[in-house]
Amino acid sequence: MAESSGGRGRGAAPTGAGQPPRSTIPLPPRSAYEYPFHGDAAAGGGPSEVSPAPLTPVSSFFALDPDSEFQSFTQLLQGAMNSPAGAPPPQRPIGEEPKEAERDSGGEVERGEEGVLGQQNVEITQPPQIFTVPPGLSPSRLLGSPRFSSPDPGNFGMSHQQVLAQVTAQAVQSQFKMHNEAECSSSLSVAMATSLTQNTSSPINATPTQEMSTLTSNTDNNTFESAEGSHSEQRSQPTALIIEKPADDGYNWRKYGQKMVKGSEYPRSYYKCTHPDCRVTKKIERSVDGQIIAIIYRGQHKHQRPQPNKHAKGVGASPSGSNEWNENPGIPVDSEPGSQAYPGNFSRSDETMVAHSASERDQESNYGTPEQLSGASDGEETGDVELGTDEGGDNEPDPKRR
DNA sequence: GATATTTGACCTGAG
DNA sequence: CCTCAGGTCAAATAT
Repeated sequence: MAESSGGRGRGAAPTGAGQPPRSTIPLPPRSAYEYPFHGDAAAGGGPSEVSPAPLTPVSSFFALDPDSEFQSFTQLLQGAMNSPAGAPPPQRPIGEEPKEAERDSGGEVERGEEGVLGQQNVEITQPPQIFTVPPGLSPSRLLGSPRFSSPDPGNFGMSHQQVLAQVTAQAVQSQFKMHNEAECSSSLSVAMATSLTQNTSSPINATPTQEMSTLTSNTDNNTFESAEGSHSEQRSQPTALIIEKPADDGYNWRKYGQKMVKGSEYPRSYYKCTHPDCRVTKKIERSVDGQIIAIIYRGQHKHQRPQPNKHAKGVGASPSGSNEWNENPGIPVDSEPGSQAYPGNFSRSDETMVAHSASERDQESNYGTPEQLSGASDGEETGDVELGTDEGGDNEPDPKRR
């Protein structure tokens, strides 16, 4: 009861008592693979939901373009690619299987689109920063990535996702500007990077757009590879796998819940800032692979980020490893939380930041621009921001969306 | 032993 | 008013 949310009279929670020891989740690495293909959710959730919903948004997104009539994802990409930042058609290193491609397009990418679209509604701020790769980004990973090495990250290992990301980014940026100028009051900032975890990437390139895409792309590849490798074909990347940590943005988060969301195929994890006074929460959707599909922040940290120092200050020390954030100039901390942030509209949480596809580190980026985001507000309701935003294009069929 | 994660149940809100 | 889904809590478990 003391809890903010309502006290749940959950005295009766002996549920666990009778439960046998649950091991972790039933999702072996391979499930990641299969999952997308088969379309059945890992959680046994709804297979049916998977397909249509996600795709729609994408289509919608493209629909913005006159040429949107592309039939295949590739076409879409190509069409989009016309843009300056465009990249050549992707070749999935891993993806020899067509399914892979489908999955990419069907799953994360789409989600990314959502995010993008969402941004339209929401206020977006300085995409560049968002996409910037945090100093903390594990360089080792970046360097380690074969793709990274390639001079042309953009083209070389680009995957659909990457392409999409680029396209999306461009579109978003355009919309951004428009929106920003038009509405500076909004508050949600969205970081979209369509992609996956570990970004590895490479900001090397310079354009924000590219950064983003690159980021995603590399990541994506890596991730997939690892996942796949671990199980079937094994590429040779013993390394790593996806992050298990919730997104390190420099703050300490504690997971307090996980649920399968109807609209999405991926489970959503709920995290709370461990800081005593901080009520910031964030929701992370991750694919089976562990890739982060979306991150939604709620609230603003009123405290400083815990020092990454291993000393861990009080709450701070991020157990998980937040080193990256230290330097981040865009510290959300206290970033004028509310002052300008809330026009007064929103009643719920302070602001929500949505990061699509970003890997954990990506989030950082997005997180890093909280201030910009701080506008929050209106996003209507924070949570819905993501979904609601889609409407920009067309709204997806989120079947279950009410 | 402490802390973090997992997971089912419960509560709230929206349609 | 009912139902569904999202969000949160807290016990159990794992590290």
